[in-house]
Amino acid sequence: MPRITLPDGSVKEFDAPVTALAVAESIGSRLAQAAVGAKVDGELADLSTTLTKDCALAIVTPKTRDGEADPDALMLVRHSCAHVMAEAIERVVPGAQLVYGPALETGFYYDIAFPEDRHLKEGDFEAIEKEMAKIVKEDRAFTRYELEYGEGIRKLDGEGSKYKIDNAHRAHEAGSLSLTWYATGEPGKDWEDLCRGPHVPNTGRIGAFKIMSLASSYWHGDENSDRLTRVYGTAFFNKKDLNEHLTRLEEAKKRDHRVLGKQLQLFHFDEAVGQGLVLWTPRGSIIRKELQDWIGTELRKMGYSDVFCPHIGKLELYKTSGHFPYYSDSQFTPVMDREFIHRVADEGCSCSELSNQISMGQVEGYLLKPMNCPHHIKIFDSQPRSYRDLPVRLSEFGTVYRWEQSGELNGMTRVRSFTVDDAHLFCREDQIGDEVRGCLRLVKLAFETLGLTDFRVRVGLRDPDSAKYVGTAEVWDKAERACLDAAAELGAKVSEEPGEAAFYGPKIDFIVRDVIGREWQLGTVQVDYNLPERFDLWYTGADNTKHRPVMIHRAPFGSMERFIAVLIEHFAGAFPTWLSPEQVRVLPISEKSSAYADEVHAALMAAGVRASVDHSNERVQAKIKHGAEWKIPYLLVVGPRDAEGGVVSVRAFGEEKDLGAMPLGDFVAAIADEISSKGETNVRARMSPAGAGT
RNA sequence: GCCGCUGUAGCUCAGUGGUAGAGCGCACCCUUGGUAAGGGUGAGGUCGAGGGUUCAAGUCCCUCCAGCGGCUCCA
Repeated sequence: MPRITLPDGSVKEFDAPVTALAVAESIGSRLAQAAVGAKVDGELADLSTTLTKDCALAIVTPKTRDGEADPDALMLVRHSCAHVMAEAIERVVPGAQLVYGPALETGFYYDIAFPEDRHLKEGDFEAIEKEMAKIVKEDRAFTRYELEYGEGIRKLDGEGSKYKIDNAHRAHEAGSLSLTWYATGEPGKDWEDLCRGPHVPNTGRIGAFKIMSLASSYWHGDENSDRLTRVYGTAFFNKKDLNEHLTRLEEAKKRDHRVLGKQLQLFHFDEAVGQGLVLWTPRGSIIRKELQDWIGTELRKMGYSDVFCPHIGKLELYKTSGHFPYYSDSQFTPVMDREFIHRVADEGCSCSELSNQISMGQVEGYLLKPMNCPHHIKIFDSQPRSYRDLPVRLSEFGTVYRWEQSGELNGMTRVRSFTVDDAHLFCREDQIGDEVRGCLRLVKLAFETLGLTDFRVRVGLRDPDSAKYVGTAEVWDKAERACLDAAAELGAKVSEEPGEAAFYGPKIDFIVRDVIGREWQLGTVQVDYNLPERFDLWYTGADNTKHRPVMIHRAPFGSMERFIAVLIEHFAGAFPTWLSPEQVRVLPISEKSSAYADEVHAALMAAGVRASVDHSNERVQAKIKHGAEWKIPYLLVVGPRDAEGGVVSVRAFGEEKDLGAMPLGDFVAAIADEISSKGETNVRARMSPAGAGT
């Protein structure tokens, strides 16, 4: 006699076990018609689930009460569509073996092992989608049935798919006593798949779908295991939602920093230079330089000292730091010492022996620096330090080199040479809290100034059960506390991640999501007990004995390359005036106003504003369109009327209409303020009646 | 690194074995135009590189390079 509690708190009682669908029907026929699944005690389930005991039940429909798409319903339709796609693929490519096909936040995928002589191609999508459409049209019911584990395994053994058998084993290991199948239609007659479910009731509920892309994956994510083909798709309850989704993807693509970087001429990659090596073009360099100058100023206010270091250092240095040869796979090959090369040549050492020696660290020479810390450590260590000198804060926009795998390179977010807004703080243990807090203060200031709010903070703590960590438990406790407290002050989403600390200390990472939904780690703050030990760093304490300092590595933005990539997407290429490569463009209405345009231009340049004149032989309409394409913050239309009155007609980016005319001197003053205040004040405010003349 | 896809003018792309195309951009000419594309003319390509098949290759095959989507990795 199940008592069913509904989301509104009401309770329905039934005399006998009842399906979720029947409960929906008892509430209303329209609900039952719309229903695609159920949530039983918070667990997503089939609509056909029989409820035998008291439970909380929510009927899942495509839209929630507020008319928003229901994420649970989307999971159901996508998982179901994965089955439909799998069936279609098996029809199109006989011999394809299904491996694993889950729903995702934005769609679904199915990992499939294809016969060696028949790989799936994008050209197959059309045929597959056609088959899928047939299956959807047939409106077959997803029918669940269950077999006792041993019986289920016998069935799978008969079918001979090692992947399915593996899935069954895993389910068993996870504690499942039985195995479930879903037939798309009638068991034993129609297509079926070993599957936990749940699904929508019928294929007909899949209103719209699309196969998106192909990718590869490894079985169990193990690169030594079978290579599988991952087919990505997405599904919705109706065509409109699918189209909106596709439009969103298009919009996101327009914000993609790789697209905008090319279009706005911010950076360039050149085959002749090398993969993953960024060339900063003049426009992009302006953005980077503005950011660096600004951060640099803030750092000096916070008591940092600028240092400069070479891009290479002796291998021995990195052996001391532990970076070499341990991380040699992700470093550029060492720059060999001439003597060493000669000796190797004389000894007739083969390439493989040489590479062996490199990986063993038995080489002499120089390394392109994979990190800045060893150089900074040597600066710290260049003179004796007293406890009174601490903290010592050494900062540098230091360029580092890492041999990322070629498949990993990605625009400016993953490159082989990048510049870290790096600093290393050398402090006493009792100073860690203040120093970590200081690091985060800068991050907060920067993110707030730039309007970056969509980021999260991850605090990596030690795994209490592991002994791999350097330093005592009390010291760790204090450092972890300091990191957590400081992170909490940021006001962003903070997650504690035990076991994610580096072996040498706890860390704070800042993670930003890009327009395509990928997450990128930007900055990091890491407490380090290890390197001071390795380099035998010390300072003289108040007690006149040697003490070990603690190091803090911190790079609030991580790499300038990745940070600016995120900024490009964040601003969709329309940078705030202070960062914009071209802040103002003067648009003379005709050649007759050329001279006045030059005058305006000169006044702007004299005030340090980055400005240009569009002297092209176009009508002003076209000049405005081009100005908008370059996402220039202000366009000044100047014609005879303006020249006469000594004014400029102002157009701001993103505004459909112009803001009206203002005296040239006022505009220059207003934009200079906007730039120096980083947008706290702006030209528009000065043009409003309240702001006029002040 | 691995799998798949892609590579044609500065940019975006069309071109499935038979004399290389479009739009934008660029140059020049006309136009001197007041708020999101005025008109005309022209220049610009070893079709990513190398090899092969063929009477004939941008097009088919192989190798390499680069980009993209993933997987693995990310001190």
